[in-house]
Amino acid sequence: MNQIRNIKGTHDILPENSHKWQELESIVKNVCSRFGYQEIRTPIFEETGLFSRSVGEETDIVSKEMYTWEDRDGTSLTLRPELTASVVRSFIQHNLGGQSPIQRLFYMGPLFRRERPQKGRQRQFHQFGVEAFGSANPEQDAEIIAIAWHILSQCGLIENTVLNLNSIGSGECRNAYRNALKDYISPHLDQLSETSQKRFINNPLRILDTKSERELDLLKDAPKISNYYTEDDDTHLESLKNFLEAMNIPFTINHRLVRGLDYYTKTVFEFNSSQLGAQDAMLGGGRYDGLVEVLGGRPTPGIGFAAGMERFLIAMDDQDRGNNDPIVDIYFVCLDEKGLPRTLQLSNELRNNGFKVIFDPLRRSMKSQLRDANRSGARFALILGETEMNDNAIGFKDLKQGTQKTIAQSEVTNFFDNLTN
RNA sequence: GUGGGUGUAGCUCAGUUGGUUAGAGCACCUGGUUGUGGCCCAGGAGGUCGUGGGUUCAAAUCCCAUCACUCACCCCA
Repeated sequence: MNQIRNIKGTHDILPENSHKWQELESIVKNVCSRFGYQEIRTPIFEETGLFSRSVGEETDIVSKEMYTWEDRDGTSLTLRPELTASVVRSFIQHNLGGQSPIQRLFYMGPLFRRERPQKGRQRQFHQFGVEAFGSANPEQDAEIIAIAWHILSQCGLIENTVLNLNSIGSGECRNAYRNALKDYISPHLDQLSETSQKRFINNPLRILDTKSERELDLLKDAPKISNYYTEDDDTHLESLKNFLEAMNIPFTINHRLVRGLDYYTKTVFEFNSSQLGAQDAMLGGGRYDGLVEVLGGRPTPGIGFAAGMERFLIAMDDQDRGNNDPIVDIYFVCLDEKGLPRTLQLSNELRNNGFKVIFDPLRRSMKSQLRDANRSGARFALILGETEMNDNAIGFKDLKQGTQKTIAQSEVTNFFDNLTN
């Protein structure tokens, strides 16, 4: 019989790593709450149409990476490949915009894309992110980027990270620019790669994203998006730059930063890390002023970002943030079957007082239990054997100092309470 | 979907031009100590050598296929 293994591109998060996840999660929650953002949790699967309509039919995500199946009643369902769409759906469905003109939300959870796994890329992966609905002003963009900045800095990742910033303009600007770009490219179309030729039809801006030397060379003299900004686009970006400077958040303007989802407008940004290999985008986001409307809500501007938690953890891995929290405080050594009721009872008393207490459910020898106690990292051991039971006493051992004494069973919890004060 | 690299004990890895019963370190278990951990010493358990086929008197070793992992392309977090 074959061993059943985890599915390709998924990972078990084992105890030796789960504390790192918890730490990252708590940083995210902390920073978000300091900005007044509240958590939203949405289902892990949705109707397929939600993603094809918001992310874009022609994007890689929708066209070839989604886990999609037909439910028994015939509706097409999809494991969420990203979270903004779900959050927007929920925002509309529960009329959050009606409750207050600004909604500040954050989320974390698993996402699914059927790609070939590599470093920093999995089929089930985890993101955290934030979304702010209601403001079209650049100070909202600045706040979102500031949240990202704070989290990165709490994670100790600022030094190896750069913020790439761009505006892809709003509707009219992008139409004009798209046409100009197509006019520029079309005489050279046959020199482009197959994918770029496809993009020429579907999403010409994405061609700017190319890494091919030859195509980059070809694009050297291509029209620049910045020349097509409306006045509004222009002042929006300039204000944002000012705000970032005011907060001492360094950035690089990168007019080739386009991003692969269709719903973005104006501001787009990406934090890239030098610690990650090929998949170096730790966090990416942008403004999506048209998305709520596309999904059937009242026109509402929005902006947000999503960050890859696995990528954060890879980048954080080479820093030594000691996990000082002991797993166990007290190891309860019970030497006699008759002592088990007392063991369970006293252990619970200690737990009620906040101590982490374990005992040996294998009824092993004292030697084994103490060895296990040592390994567990417990600072103290309590020893209950026949002699102790006869005296209503218990052995107390300081495993670090190697000292031992006998105390009354009735005094155990008091004894430990005094010890920690 | 395409290409490269790697598969030997729970983990990290040795393994000679193909040659007897496949090894080490760490981890684990037992004992040295009738009820005392760590350090030390002695012993023990643990392997379809990824899988299937082929070549050969003989395969962990050579050949083919396949699977898994991994890195990269692509794309993205």
